Amino acid sequence: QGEVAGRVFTLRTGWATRFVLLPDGRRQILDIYIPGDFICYQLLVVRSAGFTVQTLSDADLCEFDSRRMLDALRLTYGDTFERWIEEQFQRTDERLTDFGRRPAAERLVRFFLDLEHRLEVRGLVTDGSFEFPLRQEQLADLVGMTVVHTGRLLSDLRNAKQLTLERGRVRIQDHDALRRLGGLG
Amino acid sequence: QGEVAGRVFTLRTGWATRFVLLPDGRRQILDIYIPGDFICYQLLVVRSAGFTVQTLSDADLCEFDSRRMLDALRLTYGDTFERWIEEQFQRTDERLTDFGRRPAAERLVRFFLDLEHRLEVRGLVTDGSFEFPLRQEQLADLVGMTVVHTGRLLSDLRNAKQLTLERGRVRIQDHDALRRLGGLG
DNA sequence: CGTAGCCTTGACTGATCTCAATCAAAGTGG
DNA sequence: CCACTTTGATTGAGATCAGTCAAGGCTACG
Repeated sequence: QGEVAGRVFTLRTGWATRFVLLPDGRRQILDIYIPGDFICYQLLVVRSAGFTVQTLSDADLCEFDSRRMLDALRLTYGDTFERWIEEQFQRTDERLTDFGRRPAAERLVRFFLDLEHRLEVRGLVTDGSFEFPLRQEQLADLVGMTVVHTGRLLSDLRNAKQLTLERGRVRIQDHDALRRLGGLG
Repeated sequence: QGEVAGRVFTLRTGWATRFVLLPDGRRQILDIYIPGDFICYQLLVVRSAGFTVQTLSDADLCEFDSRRMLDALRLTYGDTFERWIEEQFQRTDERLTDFGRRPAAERLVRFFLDLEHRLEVRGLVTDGSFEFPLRQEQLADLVGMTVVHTGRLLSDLRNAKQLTLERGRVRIQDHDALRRLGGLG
């Protein structure tokens, strides 16, 4: 919470977000961290931060010294580490593209598909659904739209029997349809 | 132009863009490089690219092997290098925030203010104006809106005597007004 | 002149935001 | 156990923002 520098974290359990708060109260969530994530690769290299990191509900962190961590990661993972960095960069580019060139509905759908994939890799998708501890307001700040509009799009998806979000769980019901909506294969 | 990997460039003269092309023809320009810029810090660390780099008109590049470059940069710049990386990350975050939470006009204005600042540091602002070799279409792809809308906003700025873009040159006439419009001091 | 590329303009449509009301669920204090 | 409040979700109506389509205009250039 708040400013951090020189240290670096891993999320053992729980979720977290990294966001910017504008003077007029608008907020943009830049990243969302899921259990097992490495928080803020930016901080591996950087001292100060113009953003805030906040955990959602209960979370359990492991803290490291960033320089030692960086060296350790390089040493143990080598190429894998570079591939991981690559993935971060790619995610960033894709995010910008989504925001700049895709309509809200598309963005929302792509977010959920991507999130499901990330969770699946970690074995956190059980029985076709996964935990999703964000409120609609946070979801809105994440995909760059209004709470109201976010809610409407969610209800569209629900009505179309493509995706549900209830009691903190998301269930993707129609992957094909969503992929089509999201402009994927 | 096209795919690159393992190599890395510096722009001696001329401008360049880094962009993604979507299957339906939409384009998002992710970065714009001005004379003196280091192209694609991403490529310092990454092998493959999901994007394209393209120079605008005439440009003059210096090519380096990325690993050797990385080591050399670390060695010669040390902390300065990290500060540079930090700036890149910050730019990325700000960009995303602009796209997610700021209306088109604000985005456009902020882009020009930021660009002027970058050019100023390199001594490329002469007599209160600077070269700007992008067509309106590219500008639109950069700030994430339609050519038409971009043109309209530019003409608004021109009518308000705040900024002009003529014959490949930008002149910021009213910094205070623009900063206000852009939500800066 | 004629053409091509780019910019400008107008009219219209659609997407998204704003404001405001209602509703449901969950906590709180008596 | 019951008001009462709080928080978050849903819905509707209207305004505003930004995109689409299409026409006209300006330059540069052959």
